[in-house]
Amino acid sequence: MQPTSSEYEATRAEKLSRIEALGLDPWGGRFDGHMPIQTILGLPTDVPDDQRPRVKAAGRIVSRRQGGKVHFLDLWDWSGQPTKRATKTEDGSHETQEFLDWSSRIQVMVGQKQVGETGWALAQELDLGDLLGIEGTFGKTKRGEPTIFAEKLTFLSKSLQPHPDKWAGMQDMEFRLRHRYLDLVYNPDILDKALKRIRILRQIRSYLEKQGYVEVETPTLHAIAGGAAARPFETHHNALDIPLFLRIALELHLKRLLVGGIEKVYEIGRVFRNEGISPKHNPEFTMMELYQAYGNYETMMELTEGLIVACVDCLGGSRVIPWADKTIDFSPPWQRRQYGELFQEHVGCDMLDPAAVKVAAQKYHIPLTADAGKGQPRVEKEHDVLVHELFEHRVEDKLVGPVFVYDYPAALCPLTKRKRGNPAIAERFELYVHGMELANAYTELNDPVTQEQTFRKQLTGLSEEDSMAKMDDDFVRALRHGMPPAGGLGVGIDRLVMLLTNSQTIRDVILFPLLRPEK
RNA sequence: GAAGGCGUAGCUCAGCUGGUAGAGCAACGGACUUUUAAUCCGUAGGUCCUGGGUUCGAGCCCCAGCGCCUUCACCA
Repeated sequence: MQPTSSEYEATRAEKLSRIEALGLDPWGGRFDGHMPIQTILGLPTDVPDDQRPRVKAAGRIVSRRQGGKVHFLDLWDWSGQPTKRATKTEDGSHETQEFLDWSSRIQVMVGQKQVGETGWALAQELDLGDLLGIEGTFGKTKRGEPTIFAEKLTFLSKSLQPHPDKWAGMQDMEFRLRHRYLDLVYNPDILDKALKRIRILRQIRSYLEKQGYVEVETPTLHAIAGGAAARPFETHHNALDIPLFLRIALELHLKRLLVGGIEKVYEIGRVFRNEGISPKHNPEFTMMELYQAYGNYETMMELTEGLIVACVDCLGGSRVIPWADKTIDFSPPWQRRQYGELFQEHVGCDMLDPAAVKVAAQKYHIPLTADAGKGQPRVEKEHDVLVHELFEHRVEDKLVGPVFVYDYPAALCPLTKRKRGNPAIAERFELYVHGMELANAYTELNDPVTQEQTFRKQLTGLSEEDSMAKMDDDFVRALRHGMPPAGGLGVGIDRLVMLLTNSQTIRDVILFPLLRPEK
């Protein structure tokens, strides 16, 4: 897909040489002192024409209306500002909300007499998509449109490729993904979400810093890809001649840092999972993992709630935010529900009763056996595997949330401490919002002997890649030197940004999601 | 990995029962000094995703392939 219309390219190339012939640089240069378009739009316009403020702007030409001796251009830049807008609430009344409204357009009037001979000659060569600097005065036209009345044009860069339709824009998803730089200009939503994402990350860092957490960086290349149940990407180090894996989680290194005395530690980083691609999954995504010495999963619940509410607030809107055709109410406190209690409610039996769970699995058509691989006979699934499949099938999509679901079946959580007095239950919670898992937290296992056993235990009914049973001797050795009891938290940043920006696909919040290469 | 949908001009999309390839915007030439998707006159623009097949004749029907989207599976 390399659309090179020779006609379009030829005419634009001709214009480029005509711009050069005017003595101008078609690729521009330093252009100082221009104001954000948003700022210009905020200037007063109710002044006499001879007292209009002088302004200077730079941006992309996204629309054009030409007359004989006067042209109108729309100039685009990214200069959004928080703006207040009235929104209708459900009962019909109005309330004022602050929005981040990135990207601005302003009209520019280019008159033959005002811009001089060269300026007017340049104006004849302008195309949609070109970058242009404008100096002039700011006021309103007779029709009342805020407008820069140009006095000097500075050519800043030529677009040799035609840009999308100024009216219909870009619709084709593949075209948008493969031309994200255009998508950012012509679908303002994407720029808005990208900048909100950065704002959320900044908020997480400042919130955690205030709480005394330290941000660290740990290796991306792992000899053993542990800490989660996922298939890794494989690679190879030439000098050492060893296989390596891209990390699938941050966990095991951060816990080593707990042993090393960094009591409140977190990392925000890219992890890589060699799994399928879907509206909720990209092979590389951003994870925040955090550990706090001498805490437990309840500590993490309190932290999670405060942290995410701070993220909601940093976008400047209400705590009740839209999600598809629904809303999410992030006002604390959030619901806390026990896993077993929800299981009882929606599946209709005790999750600790193996016979009852089997009956329920049959009732909801969940197979009792699993494929053990090519040529192998099918094997009976572990009790806790069945329980969780039932939970996913019957409970997950009923969790509107935000709701903390806590106390998980122990076998599913090999890096988690068991509940005191109840070895079948692990001290873990997941935060659900509209059936989506937003955060995952544990009271971390710091007993090296139990850790080694759970590493070695392969859950029947799960394939090896799907299991967390990957022995990591170096990690166990670290635990043997004494890791403080701790609470740990993981947050999928992409999912969080999706929820806070009303994005139903992860590709709206990742600027360059993985695509199959063209041809 | 499975099923379904889509792929036509630079962009957004029509295209009837199989019978000469269409529109809007964009582009090119011309008119116009206050336009708002400017207007008016004129011109040009196509590997109908690719490759086979059926047919007198295929954008349309059949087969295979490629890419994207949706749902499902794995996963966060």
